[in-house]
Amino acid sequence: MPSTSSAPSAPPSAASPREPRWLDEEEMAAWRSFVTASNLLNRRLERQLKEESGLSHTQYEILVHLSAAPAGSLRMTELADKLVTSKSGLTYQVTQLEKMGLVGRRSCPSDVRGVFAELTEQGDEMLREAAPGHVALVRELLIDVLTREQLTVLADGLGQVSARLRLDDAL
Amino acid sequence: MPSTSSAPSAPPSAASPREPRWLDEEEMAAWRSFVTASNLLNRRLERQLKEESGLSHTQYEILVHLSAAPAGSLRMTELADKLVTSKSGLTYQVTQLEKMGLVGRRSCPSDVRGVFAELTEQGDEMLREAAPGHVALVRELLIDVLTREQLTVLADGLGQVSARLRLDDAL
DNA sequence: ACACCTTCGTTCGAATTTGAACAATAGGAG
DNA sequence: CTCCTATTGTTCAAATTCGAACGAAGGTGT
Repeated sequence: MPSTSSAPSAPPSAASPREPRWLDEEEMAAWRSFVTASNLLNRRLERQLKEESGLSHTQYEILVHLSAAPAGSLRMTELADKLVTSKSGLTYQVTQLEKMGLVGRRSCPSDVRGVFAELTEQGDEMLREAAPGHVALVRELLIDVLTREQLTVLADGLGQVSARLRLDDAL
Repeated sequence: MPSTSSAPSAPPSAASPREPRWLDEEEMAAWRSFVTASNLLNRRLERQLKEESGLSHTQYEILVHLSAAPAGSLRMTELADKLVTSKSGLTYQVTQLEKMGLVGRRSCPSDVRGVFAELTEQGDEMLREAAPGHVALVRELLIDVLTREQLTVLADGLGQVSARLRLDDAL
């Protein structure tokens, strides 16, 4: 019964390409709680955003990233990178947000192929309206559950993990 | 430009229901790296599992949970809980796995409504085949990137977070 | 036995996501 | 300038996801 867990029947022989180093109890606990927390958290945030603002978490994040960007606008590809989604997925969502009037498309002056997604006035308003509830929930479910020390470690550790993943992806 | 981040124009007034406590730089970093790491990680694992075993991450997790369960079988609802998915989502995936011959359905003796999903011999084999590569990647991308201390804190912290989320959900 | 409320798993339609294929361009080497 | 390759954003079909609605049982209190 292999899983991501420790070896239930790990042979005493040395590590081979076929028999990797399994996860010990603590490593397993870390991985499991990471996956679980992530899923549960997403579920909750999704529900709340949909209820209170009619936005999906993905859509909310698009608004956030645009809002944080220089002219409230970003190239599609760049935005897709920040969101960690597929380009096609972003195309779809930006179209949705465009229909809602929260985001607009503008062509790039220096590159005919390029497209800027930009936050509209309405989009900015929507974000301001949705943010308080969202932040409060993130705080309640994650931030405030942890001590400052745990938070620091988490930020550092997962920061490294993200950085590493970004690098690999760049290949 | 509110996001999940610190208040860009937070009024000096005391906290009001309309103006929540925004996230300070570190809290924001923690939250962002959590989301990013989660997305990137999922993406990677998804790709690898699909390539090496033809399984989605969800399907793999189903096999894992079944394998870890007492008779290699679990009630649908219980399994859905562990996976943190919707019941309908699970129904769909179990059907897929059934078509692949990796999982079977068995009705529950003590409850006519109940359905057990159980790992088949083939499913067990598939899991044994897929696990090494999966574990190796989880190790490479997450576990081995962190120090033992970071891992401990992460396991503890996210464990608490998960527990809290489980409780709320139970309401 | 009877109503009443909960739980179980599935079905349904709608929304979303993804990768591959594409057309149009950019950018660099020669 | 001219090939050649990489990039950009979109389109497409297929797969997956979810919530709501269901039919069918369980369980409880009276």
